[in-house]
Amino acid sequence: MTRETDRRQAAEQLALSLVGAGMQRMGARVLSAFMFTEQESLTAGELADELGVSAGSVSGAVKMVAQMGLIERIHVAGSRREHFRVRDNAWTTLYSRQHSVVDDVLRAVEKGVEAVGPGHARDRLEYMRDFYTFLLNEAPVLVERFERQRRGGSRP
Amino acid sequence: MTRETDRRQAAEQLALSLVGAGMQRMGARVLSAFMFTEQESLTAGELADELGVSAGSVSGAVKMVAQMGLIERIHVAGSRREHFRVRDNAWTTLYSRQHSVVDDVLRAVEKGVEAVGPGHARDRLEYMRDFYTFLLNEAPVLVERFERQRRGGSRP
DNA sequence: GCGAACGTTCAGAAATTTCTGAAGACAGGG
DNA sequence: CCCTGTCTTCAGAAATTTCTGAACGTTCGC
Repeated sequence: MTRETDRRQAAEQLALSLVGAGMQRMGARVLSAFMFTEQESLTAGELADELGVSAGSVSGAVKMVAQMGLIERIHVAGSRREHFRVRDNAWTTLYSRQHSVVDDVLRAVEKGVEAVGPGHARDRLEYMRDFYTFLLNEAPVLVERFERQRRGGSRP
Repeated sequence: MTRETDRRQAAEQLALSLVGAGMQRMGARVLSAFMFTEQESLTAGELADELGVSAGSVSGAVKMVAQMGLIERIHVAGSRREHFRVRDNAWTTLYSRQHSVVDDVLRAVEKGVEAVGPGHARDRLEYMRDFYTFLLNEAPVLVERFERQRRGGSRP
């Protein structure tokens, strides 16, 4: 079944690129598996099979990805197992999360501006501060624009 | 000299937050040192002293940060040493770099869309693709808007 | 050209992250 | 209640990343 091989390969490729973007390895593989399954949801056991890793690894990775708000636990009648699926807004959520690290950087820079007297260092830090402030303000606007655009069709 | 201690501490804090944003440890420390020095530029030796690390570490970190386009080599008359300084556009450059990893993700997702037939997986992947495409288009616009705004004063 | 000052490279040590497997907790059916 | 299937936790193994120190280049003044 070469179709199936292709699918898995594409999933692994996506996982790799997410790792490149700063995600943990196993978290990325789990998230990617959720993206590529034809099922509505997956259990921890199914993930372990699909990825060929231990139950422990899956447990840790699922926990982390869930905490990031990228997947959610759902209840499936007649099944004792825990089912999970990607959330609709996973990608905008992920993007927003990256902006909480931007926020950390910004706070550090602001402390820096206070810690130095006038001079070269101050000038550099103020420039940096201005850019990061700008980013932090504009990012939510961007996400909202995407959502509105997608909701309302191509052009209202 | 408590002022000096404050400065170093603020520098280390900034480095830490940059690490949180995905930078290598030593690269972040080097970049932060450049931000916080009152001098116009620094040599590799000065960096090693300031950070208390080996010359080898500095060499590697400087090389990487320079390749990222965040610092530049400058020639100082009457000095045999290599001087470096942060580039003005370091932060917009760093932001743009992050969008080259977004580009990687997008390419992987597009391959994914091709690899699966119609169904749940396809739907999820298409949504993801649309968002990343949107991001990739809008990011440069954002940067340009920042630069124009900063250049031209608050409102021309 | 020689010597001194700097910078670079790289093999291996150290630290950190990641994964596993086994033991245990928990829920629900019988 | 106990048993079974499922998930979680965690100590330690494995893999990976990061740093160092010593050997080697390079450049410039003399």
